[in-house]
Amino acid sequence: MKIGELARATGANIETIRYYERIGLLPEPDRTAANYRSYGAAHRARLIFIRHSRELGFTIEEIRSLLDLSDHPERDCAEADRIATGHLEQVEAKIAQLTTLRDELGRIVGRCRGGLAGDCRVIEALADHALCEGSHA
Amino acid sequence: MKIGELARATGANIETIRYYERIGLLPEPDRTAANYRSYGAAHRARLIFIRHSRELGFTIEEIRSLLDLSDHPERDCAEADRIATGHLEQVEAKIAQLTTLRDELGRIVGRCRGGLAGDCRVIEALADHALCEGSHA
DNA sequence: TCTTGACCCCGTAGTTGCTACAGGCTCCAT
DNA sequence: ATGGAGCCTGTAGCAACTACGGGGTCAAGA
Repeated sequence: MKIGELARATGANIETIRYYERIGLLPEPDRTAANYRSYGAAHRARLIFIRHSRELGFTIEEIRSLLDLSDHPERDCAEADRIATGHLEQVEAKIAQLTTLRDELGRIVGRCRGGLAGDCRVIEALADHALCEGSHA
Repeated sequence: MKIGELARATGANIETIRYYERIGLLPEPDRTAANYRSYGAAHRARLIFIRHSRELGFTIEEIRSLLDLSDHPERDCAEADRIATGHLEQVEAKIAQLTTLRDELGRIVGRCRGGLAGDCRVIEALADHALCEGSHA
């Protein structure tokens, strides 16, 4: 299949596919006489693996390691579990951080009663460093 | 105060302070005879505003607007509220997205029982596109 | 007085993961 | 033969910094 078909088959966009090839994540495919890239089922599977991993938030380097394991089925899969677990922890940390952030934002937004910027509680809250250090009694 | 002191006073790092100046977020300070930047209380307050806003996840452009309002107390603060509310919605959307992601990751991580990569459920799950399309009965 | 080390200056390039050109080729249908 | 869709390459842009190289300045200690 040509690059456009592969893009449609996987949901990746064409520029992204070429990008993955450039950084060595997706192997260089054969070329047609007209120098068009020609992909097979293995490429499609690999790209699906990559896209799915990206959707789960794995970095390119993590995906590189995961693909490497996938290419060497005789290795120990502890590394895969370590990567996934570590990533899960990061996601959980990010959720916790965003939740705190949401609460603080909620407090700020709730304060605005309209009127002039000079009296705006939103702007005041942002200027007031104390607010982000726990003194919101 | 010199740039290093300002950095310590605000928690921003020196390169970041120069960056904010370069993009016009922080006004150019006076210079000493030796061409060192010399900051006053107004700079410190503005930088605290910026850092606090960044910690809350506002983009540079949003902060530019918020600072602009802060510089013009006679304007209507509806814009500040609009920015903050919009941002809050984005944070909530991000939390929801990450939560879904965490659940899917949790399912994947829980599957690994050690052993060879060839049998690894983590790698399998990433390769299996069906998993991310709702078929996790 | 000299030197050492901490601090400051500037400009540019690197980071992550793409995305968007510009300028040109190929292929297929009409 | 012509038009448009699709492909090619290489490079530049995005956000928000961060890091680096190569240099100037300043205060304290030997």
